[in-house]
Parts: sequence; structure tokens; C-alpha cells
Amino acid sequence: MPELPEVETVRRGLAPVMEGVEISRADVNRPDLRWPFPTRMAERLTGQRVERLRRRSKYVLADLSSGETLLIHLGMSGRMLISGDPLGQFVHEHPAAEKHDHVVFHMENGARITFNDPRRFGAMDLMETARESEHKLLAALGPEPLSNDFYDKILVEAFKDRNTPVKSALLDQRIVAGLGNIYVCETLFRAGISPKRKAGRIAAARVAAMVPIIRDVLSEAIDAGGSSLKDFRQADGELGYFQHSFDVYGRESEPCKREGCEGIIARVVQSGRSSFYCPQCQR
DNA sequence: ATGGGGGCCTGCCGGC
DNA sequence: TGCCGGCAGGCCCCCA
Repeated sequence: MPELPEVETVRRGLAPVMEGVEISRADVNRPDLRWPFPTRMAERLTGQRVERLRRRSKYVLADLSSGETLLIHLGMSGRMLISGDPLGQFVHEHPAAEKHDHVVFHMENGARITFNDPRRFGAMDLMETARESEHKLLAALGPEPLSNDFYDKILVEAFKDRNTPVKSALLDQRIVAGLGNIYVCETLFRAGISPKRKAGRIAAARVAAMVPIIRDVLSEAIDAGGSSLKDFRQADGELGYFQHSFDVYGRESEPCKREGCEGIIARVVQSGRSSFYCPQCQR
């Protein structure tokens, strides 16, 4: 689920029930996710107001009134479930606790936010807000793809002389932050570039052309998440799920969607991950 | 420095 | 029905 657009969708869903609201209690049901939780996490959350919910790459960042920031990463299978009736609009009753409900935030407005993560590749940490750029998980991140920090020359320079497949280069969070397997596949499809092509062997103009493509792919996915968000209250309150139709991802053996292309979508494994692409029109 | 592969976890699905 | 292999939207870490 969670690449940049999904995380942004989660952030937007949480903001109305968390921003400006105090955490009256936090239930921490196990000592760790991928890594141990920070010391005294529950105590450091309790009584703090969430001043602002931000996103950096695939991380949700909650600035607390204490001057600390809570970092949340959803890993592969992390979910945020909102329940209660914080906005005076019916969300749904608090559901019974489920397996893998690792952390529960009880908000002062009556909302309950449950972090559920079966595979536990997710993470939570606390840091001083003022020193977040030093945080190990954030320090090396490349530019936000939807910001002005990401532009053609940046990508051209980053790809220069790189001997790695472009697929790996785009997954490299130091080059551009927030892309994952799905949106890299979709980007390369639109760009007409094979995932196997070496990053350093793509003409600068074609690399530059990927910048607006990356922006479009991500923006469209956020919009799709946003539109499904509108009715999340009448659904079960679960955020982060949205159906999105992909051009290539998950479409092995199906016909290429490019106008006039007769290709069949192939799947290849690159550094342990599936790449979907059209061998006909992606070169 | 760079590139590749292993490993962390659980759940699900298809095949036998 | 049960077991097994393969697969999954991430990312750190170690090795050459």
C-alpha cells in the first residue's frame, strides 16, 4: 500500500481528527515494530497536542506540543484505522481490537486511531522537531518529487554515470524520495523507458522528461486517493486503501495500454522485486 | 562509493 | 482439507 500517494492520503485523512487535538492516551501493545520503540513512547505521547501532521517521503510526521515529532512509517502492510465520532459525523463504532493492532491513539476529541501492521515492517520513533533533519531515516532522503526541490537538472545529475538499472535508481530514496515499486513501473511506462536500461545511459532529455511524468503519476494517484477519501466515513474508516487502475503494474501477460502498441506486459525480477513493463514500447 | 543480495515478518493464493 | 512455494506497495545492512 504505502508509497508517497498512499501516505499522503493517510495524512490527509488523519489531519482533520488529529491536528490541534490532544492525545489523551496511547496504547503501545508491543515493544517494537521493525525497531524498538523509543523509550517511554506512551508517556511522551500522552497529554501532547498534535500541532501539525506533515509528510516527508513515505513518512508521516506529527509535531507535538512538547517539541518532539512522532515519525510514523507504514512499511509494507501498515494501516491507520480511524474510529469514533470526532467531527460529529458518523464514522463508526470503535471496532473490537484486532490482531496486529500495535499502537492505538486515543484522542481528546473522541477519535481513536489504530495502527495495524501484520508484517511489522513499519516503524515509529520520536525526535526533537528541531533536529529532525539529523534523524537517520530522514537525513539521506532526496528531494520531495512534488516540490520545487525536484527538477530536471537534479535528476539528470543524479543519473549521470550511474551503472544501475533505472528501475533501481528511481527506487533509490536518495535520488528522489517517495517512489516505490508501483509508481516506478508506472513512471517508466509513461516515459517509454525499459526498467532494465542503465540510468547513466539514458539521454539527458529523456531523463529530464521523467520529472513531469513522476509528478503527474504521483499527483493523479493522490487525487484518486483523495476522491475515495470523501466517503471514507461511510465505509469502515480505514484509510490507505484505494483502487487505482495501473497501466502496467500487476498486468503481466495483458495487452499494453499504449495507443497503437501491440505489446504484452512482461514481468521481470530486478533485485528481488517485480518490474512490469512493455518490451515493445519501453526501450 | 556503488551495486547486488539477504533478511526482516505475516498473510494469501494457487497448485498438488 | 492440508501443505508448500511463491508472492506482496519497504528499506537497512552487509558484502564484494
